[in-house]
Formats: sequence, C-alpha cells, structure tokens
Amino acid sequence: MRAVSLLSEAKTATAKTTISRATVLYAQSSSETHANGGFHPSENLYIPLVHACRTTQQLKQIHAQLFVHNLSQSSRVITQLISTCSMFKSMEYALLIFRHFHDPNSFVFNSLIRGLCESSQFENSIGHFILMLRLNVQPDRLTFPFVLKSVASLVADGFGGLLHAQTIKYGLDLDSFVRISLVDMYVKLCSLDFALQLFDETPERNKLESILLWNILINGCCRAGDLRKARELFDAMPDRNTGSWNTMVNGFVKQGELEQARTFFDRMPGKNVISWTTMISGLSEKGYHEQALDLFYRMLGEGVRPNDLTIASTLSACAKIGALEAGVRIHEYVSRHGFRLNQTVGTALVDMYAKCGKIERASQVFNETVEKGLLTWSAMVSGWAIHGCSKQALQCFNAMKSAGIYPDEVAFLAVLTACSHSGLVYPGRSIFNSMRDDYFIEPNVKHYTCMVDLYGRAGQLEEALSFIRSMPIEPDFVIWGALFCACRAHKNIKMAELASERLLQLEPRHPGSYVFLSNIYAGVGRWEDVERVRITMKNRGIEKPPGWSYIEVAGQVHSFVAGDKDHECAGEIYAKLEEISASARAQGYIPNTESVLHNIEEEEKEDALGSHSEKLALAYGLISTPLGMALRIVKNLRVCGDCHSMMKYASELSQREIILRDIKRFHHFKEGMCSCGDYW
DNA sequence: CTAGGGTTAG
Repeated sequence: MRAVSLLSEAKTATAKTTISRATVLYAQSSSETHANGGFHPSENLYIPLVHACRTTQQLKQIHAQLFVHNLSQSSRVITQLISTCSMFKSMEYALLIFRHFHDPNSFVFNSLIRGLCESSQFENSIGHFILMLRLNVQPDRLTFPFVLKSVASLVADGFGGLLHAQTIKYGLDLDSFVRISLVDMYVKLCSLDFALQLFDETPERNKLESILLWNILINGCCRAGDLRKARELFDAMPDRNTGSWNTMVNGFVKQGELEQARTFFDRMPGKNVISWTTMISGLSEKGYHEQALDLFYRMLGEGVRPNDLTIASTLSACAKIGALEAGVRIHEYVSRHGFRLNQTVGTALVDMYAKCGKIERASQVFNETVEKGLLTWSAMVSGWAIHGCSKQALQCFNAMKSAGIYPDEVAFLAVLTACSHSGLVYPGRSIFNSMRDDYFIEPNVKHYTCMVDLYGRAGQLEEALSFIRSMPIEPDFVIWGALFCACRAHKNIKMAELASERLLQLEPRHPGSYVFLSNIYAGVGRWEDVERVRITMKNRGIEKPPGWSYIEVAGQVHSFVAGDKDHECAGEIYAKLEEISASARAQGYIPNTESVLHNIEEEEKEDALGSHSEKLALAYGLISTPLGMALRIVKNLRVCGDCHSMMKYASELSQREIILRDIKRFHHFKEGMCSCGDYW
C-alpha cells in the first residue's frame, strides 16, 4: 500500500513519528470494521500521519485513502488536513478538501479561515466566516482573531463594527484574545477612539496581556501620526517590554523623526535584533546610509546576531552609496555564518553588487540564489538595465517569464528602462503593449515616462510629444522633464520651451523647473535670461538641491559636495584636479560651459564646473588609491556633460577604469570611452 | 494531537 511508503518517508522526515507498519495496517482494517459507527479509532492513527506529511503530494495520498476507508467525512482528520495544507501554502487544495466535506463544524471552519487569513486571502477568509454563520455553525473564541485580522488587513471599515457586534452576540467580547484582536483591528482601521474606549473598558488583565494591549495602542497612535499621544501612553505604562520600546523607535522612524528614534534606541535596555534592524533600516531609508552601516558594525560588536532582514537592510544601505567593500564584507559574513541565499538575502546581494558596479558578480550570486522570486528577477533585470546591457536585460526578462514568474509593474519598468537606455524603440513599444494586453497591468506614470524617454532619446521627438498627448493619464512634471531632456539633447529649442512652460506651470516651486529653463537659455547663450531665472529663484527662496558624490577608499566612504573644501586632503585634491584638467586640455578637452547655471565670466564658469562633486571624488580617488585600481564613484544626480567628458579623458590619462553611477545608470569609463556610448 | 490566537523589522 502507498501508506506504507509514505510512512517510511514520514519516519525519516521526523523523529517524532513512531508509528509502525503494523499500526497502519491496523488503521486500515479497523476503519473497515467501524465504517459506519461514527467512531473511528483509526482517526487517531491518521492524524499523526497527516502531521508527518512533508509535501502536498503526501497529503493527497492520505486524502485519497480517507475516501477508500470511509473516513472522508471525519472532521478531526479533515481539520488536520486543511491546517497542514495552509502550512504548505496550498490553499487551493485546502478549499478543494473543504468543498468535498459535507457538514463542516467549527473546527473545520476555523482551520480554513485561519489558513486563508495567513495566506493573505482576506476576502475569502471573511467570506467563509459569513458562510459559517449562514450554515448556523457557531463561531468560537478561536474564530474571531483571524476574521478580525482579515478585516484589519483589508482595512474593511464597514465590517469592523459588525464583527464587534457579533463577538458580543456570541458572548466572546470579554475573552482576552478576542479583545486584543478587536483593539488591534480598530487601531488598524484608524478608529483610535474606539480602540482607546475598548482599552479603558477592558477589565483585569494579566501583566503580559496588559503590556501587549498598551503596545498595540501605542502603535496605533504612531500610525495615526500622533506621536505626542504615543509618548504619553508610553510614559504612563506601568510596565514596558522590548516590544514597547521597539514600537516607539519604529513610530519615530516612520514619521521621519530620526533623532528622537535614536534617542529612544540609545536609551532602551535589552535591545533585540528587531530593535537594531528597525534603527538600521530607518537610517538607511531616510538617507543616513553611513550611519546605518556604522550601526550594523556596532551591533556585531555587541554580539547580536543579525537575521535576513538585518542583512537586507544593511546591504541596501551599501547599494545606495556604492559601498562595495562594505557589501563584500557583509557577503563574507553571510557565507561564513551559513545564511541561505533565499529570496531576501539573495535579492539584496544581487541588488548590492549591481548597484556597486559589479554586474557580473551580481549575475553570479543570482545564479547561486536558490529561491528566486519576483523581486530577485526584477533586481537582476534592473541591474542589467542600469549597466546598459539591454540584451541581457531582455534575456533575463524572458527567462523570468519562462520560469513561470509573472512580471509586475516594477519588472516591466526595469525592462523598459533597459530598452530606453539602448534606443530599442521597437522592442520597447511591444513590451509596453504586452503589459496591458497579455498581463492586464495598467501602465502607471513611470512607465509612461519611460516611453517618452525611449522615443525622446532616440530622437523621435514628435513621436514622444504625440505619445504624451495620447496618454490616458495627466502628464506630470517628470514626463515633461523627460521630454525636455530629449529636446535639449537633440537641440529642439522650440519644443524645449513648450516643455519648460509646462514644468513651471505644474511645479512653480520645484527647483528642477528653473534649472531646466535656465539650461536652455544657457545652451543658446541667452545669459540675461539665465540671470533672470536665477534671480526669480532666489526671490522665491528656491534652492537647487546640492549634488553630492561618494567614493569608497579602503572601506571608508568619503562624500563630497560641489566646491567642497572640508575634506582633510582638500589641498591635494584641488592640486590633483588642476593637474588632470591641464593634461586633459592638452589632449583636447574643452570645458563644456553649457552645464553651468549662472552667467559668470568664462574663467569663473570653468571653476564652478571644475569643482563638481564627482570631479572632487575622482581627484581624491586618484591620489588615495594604488595606480591602476578601478575607481567607483556614486553621484546623487545625473552626471553633467562636462564631468562626463572629463571622466573619459581621466580614464585614458590615468590608465584606470572609472565606474560612475549616477541617479539613472552606470557609466564605465575605460581608455577614453564610456559604456553608455554618450547616449544617456 | 480536533487547531489554536496578539504588538514591534519587512
């Protein structure tokens, strides 16, 4: 019999299973004997068997046997089958089993409602609760927590009060777990007043439940943005645990109050891995990448073991500032401590290597990653895209579809970006169309921007403009900006002015609007107009965001802003810059003054250009690393035309590879050439 | 072993 082979598999799978072949044979014979008796001693033997299952296939074998042995209507075994299905994330099969069960009781319903909730099928979970009521099956204290969680997750406001009423009807509203779930639900539905009221009315609680309820409420205040109320509650708490402190730290982080978060974090006793991860990912999310890295190392120093999420957050900080050496160190830590290359860790590593300029290494880790999910594939596609490897990006995208992964809007954006960087107008358009036609994904504003970029870079400006006019959504600032850049690159002043007008209408306070406008005037030498724009900006108190660049030297990240004189080696940096500039000029480099915002004397313009942050980072890299070593620079804005040109000369003169990442993509400079083919 | 519940990272 199949059960025997299943049993032997089950026995190897778990040491807990100690059923013998004889008991299974007994199970079979006894179920035949008691076929219609309503009492099946064999149920007691099938239940541990279900628990021993390790695959859905094995569950199916048991389900089949239940039919053979007239046990298919045993609610005890079916309950077990359904919950095990939920554990395996095969809710479709769980639903099938449920449909073949004639007279479900509360146990069967509870396991199904719970499984559906835990696999995020919230509507379905609520739907089965309603079915339960309709069939007059009484819900109990274990039904409500999951239904309430489903309602909270859906933010289904309408159901909240109804369910609360139901708990009262069944006399369960005072049950401690039901009550905690109710408060949590009201918090998530943003009905803080109801939550507080329930909290106040809650009678005698044990200490643990009490702390939990306080934490839930504090979290609710944080979500609602009421940090003062959160603090008040926190201060009023009779007892606190690590979770209470973590909730506060998280609340401050989410509201962007990093300093407050840090104060709480530093003050809290007994930090656990969640405390550290919350703080690290918060710092990284808000742009304090170096601090995030420092904190990670401090965490290791204090002997706290990071988990997958800590690793992913820290790697993401490395990725943002191009800290390759730090990233490699973390990769080594990951390998040494036996982390599996699962979706979380694998994807973070792929992304880190791609964004730190090591696309081949990214591809290697991608191949080693055992659980490739949608995010892993998307990271790889976008990695190829930012490196300008459109062929690989398209191949990867197709391989992803072949692997049975449905691309989402992010994956489509990545592959479209690849097309736009390489001027692949035809494949780009066809992918854009297939998005709606084959995958029923409605393109969002970013996809439209990408298409404008695709036509625009390829010089098809009219096409780009008519595309904008035919869009079903209102073109925004970014879309007109893309058109504007294309116009500037292809010297279409008339259309550039049109785009620029729109930009100013849409975002009169956005510094970009002015920079764009000033750029066209500068391009055609209308300096009085450039000056006018500059004065308008100043009068309206609008400032251009500073451009900064990062370079990592010996594991230490150095950042520069334009005209920066703060670095300890400033003197040497400027001397080196002067030197490269002179040699480059001797080789034919002409400073491209179109990229300057102000009308200043030619010589001064050169100075302003000459101290752009990426040039400072370049000079620092040249003086502080061994000859021949590649330089990796990250810039937060797009690289300007003049710096791009200078980098080409510098790579030739210094005989070094320079890998510059700007906000859009990578530029690999080698022997006077750039991988973008000057098309960016 | 008729299942089994809640907050804080993502």
